[in-house]
Amino acid sequence: MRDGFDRASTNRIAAQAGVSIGSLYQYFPSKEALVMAVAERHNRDLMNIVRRALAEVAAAPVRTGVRTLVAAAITAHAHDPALHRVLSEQTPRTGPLAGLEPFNREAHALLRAYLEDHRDELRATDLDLAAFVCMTSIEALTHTAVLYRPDVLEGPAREPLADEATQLVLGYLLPS
Amino acid sequence: MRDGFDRASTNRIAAQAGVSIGSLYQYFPSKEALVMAVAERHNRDLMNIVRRALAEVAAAPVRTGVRTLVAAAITAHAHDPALHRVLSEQTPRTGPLAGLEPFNREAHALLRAYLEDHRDELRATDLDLAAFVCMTSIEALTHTAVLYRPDVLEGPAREPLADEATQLVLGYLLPS
Amino acid sequence: MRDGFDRASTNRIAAQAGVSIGSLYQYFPSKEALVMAVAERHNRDLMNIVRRALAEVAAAPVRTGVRTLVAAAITAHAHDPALHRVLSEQTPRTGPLAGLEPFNREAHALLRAYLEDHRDELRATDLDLAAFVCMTSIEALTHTAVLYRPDVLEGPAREPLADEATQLVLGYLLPS
Amino acid sequence: MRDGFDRASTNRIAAQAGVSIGSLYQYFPSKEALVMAVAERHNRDLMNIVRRALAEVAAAPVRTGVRTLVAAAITAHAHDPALHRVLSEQTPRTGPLAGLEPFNREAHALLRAYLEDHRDELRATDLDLAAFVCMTSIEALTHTAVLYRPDVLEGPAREPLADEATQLVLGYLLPS
DNA sequence: AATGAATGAGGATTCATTCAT
DNA sequence: CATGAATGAATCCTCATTCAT
Repeated sequence: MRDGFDRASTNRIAAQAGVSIGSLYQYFPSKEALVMAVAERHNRDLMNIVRRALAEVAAAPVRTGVRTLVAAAITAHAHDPALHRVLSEQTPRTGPLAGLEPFNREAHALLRAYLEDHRDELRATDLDLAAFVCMTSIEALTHTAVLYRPDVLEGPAREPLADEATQLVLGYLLPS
Repeated sequence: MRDGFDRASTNRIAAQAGVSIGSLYQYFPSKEALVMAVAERHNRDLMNIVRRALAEVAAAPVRTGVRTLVAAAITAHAHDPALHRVLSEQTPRTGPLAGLEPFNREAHALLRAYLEDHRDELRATDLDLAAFVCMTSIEALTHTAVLYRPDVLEGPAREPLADEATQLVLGYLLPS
Repeated sequence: MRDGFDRASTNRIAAQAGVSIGSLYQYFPSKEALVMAVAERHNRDLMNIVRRALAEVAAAPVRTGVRTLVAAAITAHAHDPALHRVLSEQTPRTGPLAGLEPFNREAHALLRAYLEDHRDELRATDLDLAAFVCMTSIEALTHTAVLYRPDVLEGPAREPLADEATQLVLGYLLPS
Repeated sequence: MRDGFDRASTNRIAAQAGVSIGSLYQYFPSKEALVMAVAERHNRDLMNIVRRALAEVAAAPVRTGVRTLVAAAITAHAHDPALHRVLSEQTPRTGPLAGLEPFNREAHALLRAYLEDHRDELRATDLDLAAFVCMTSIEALTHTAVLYRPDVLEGPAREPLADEATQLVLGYLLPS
């Protein structure tokens, strides 16, 4: 129970950030607000990566586009993994901080839009469900890799994971 | 920060369990040990479900076996979802409590063994990686469903999720 | 701003009382509740003195009874003057702690009842108002004496104050 | 504990006053000094009312003069009752702020002087004590009325209080 | 063995005060 | 002079843990 954000008392956070608690509370009305702000900033960063990738891929066929999206997901998770770990492990998903899942909601909506634009290439019919499955799978694979196999996210070892994830999603989306 | 296990003070836990904190500390040397024990018990339950499913499926071909395994995963996650949620959200994965991932390790090993037994039906060659991909995907889909769409886990609505997960894994494992 | 109860931090109170703050919070849910409890106890003590005096005097004529009541008021204020001082100076009369004035309300009611029982001895007609005037005057004289002239409350010096207060009230209540 | 001046942080006071705390501290060396200044200003206002009334009444006999003095006391207490309330409730009478009672001291001195000038009309001999009794009683009656019965201080309802207070004091001062 | 009162370190938050701009 | 961001001591309160009964 004494790790991550729990281990992060406001006083410690302030000290680490090189400011006094007083100053911290000048900018954030409560610890919750502070955590929220950090998490939102992180999510904004991630969403930027995802959005850029989807824009870049918009006109590309699913067969090649997915590869790029998977790469973007890996890049996103590789961005400040320590923070990502702490946030994903310690941020309550119930209570006032649950407001963080909007991130996933937007990503889901964007992906579904992409799939709808490429509906004729796909096997699936329920694109909402399909987007959910793809999002969740890619997210889980890259996320788990970040947490337990940081090695696969840098250097050449990064390829196998990307390959498998792409394989997985394409096998699911495309008609056999 | 004030939810789940954080909100569960030892005194509250003891009261809820109908024993005195004194007694609690007679059995568990610390709060961490207590949480650990609860988590391990929960994981043992889950592993029993998974083990049984894999045993049942051992001789079945992948094409039909996966379906059963997915069903087992859903059943496992549907077992005490409240506890599952709390544990997955609040249990630190770093620090002394990280000892929980052995669970995943065993499940991973069992699945890999199954895949190896059915190697000739499969496309993939790196079965270790393949097991990781399958485990992670199924886990994520059922887990996310438990957390955010408890509805899809009961009643007929349960089928679509199982269908999609099966699709996903088979499309990945089998040669096209 | 740094005196009396303000100067009394919960930790200091606990230390002074020879218990740990933990223990304090086992009995009182908040600082407010603690202050409230102390104040109520004090008021109960005071009311006992007042009640006893009024009972004792019930059958006595106003001319002699008032003298006894004044003495009781002095006795009441002389009971733990330090606490009385702190409470009267620091207890907010607005907010949740305002609940303390019921004390005065009861004293007022008792006095009015006494006056009504002796209506024929009195000049005044509005006995409610008369009770208010007597209560307030006696209270103020003894209270102020406690705060600024603790000397007049002990020893022979105590008499002049009692004499004057009695004089004041009798001159007001009795027909000239 | 969170009311009145306690709830008035220096920053809040400064904001309300439309200046920066910096400026506040240019004029007042500490919060205490600031509160002191406000209280002194208020007391000066009150003393002006009292002084004027005593001057006006100097030549008048006690029998009619007291009535005017009581009216002045009521007027004084009715002047900014909100501020009066806060000051009387929150200003410590011990410690560095105790300097406020000089106000009462002056009023007491003035009243005693008046009584001495009219010594032959009076019953009492210890005029110092008599002044104390009158001051305290009138103050208490008007003060309590301000705090708990603001209604009696405006409109025709104001008369009963003034009548009773006058009665009380005259009955005490004059020979029966 | 069971109890639960007692402990006190630690955490979130406020606010009087300072000082660089 | 005026400003207001920065400071950090001090406050109220929680909770894991101990120990006398």
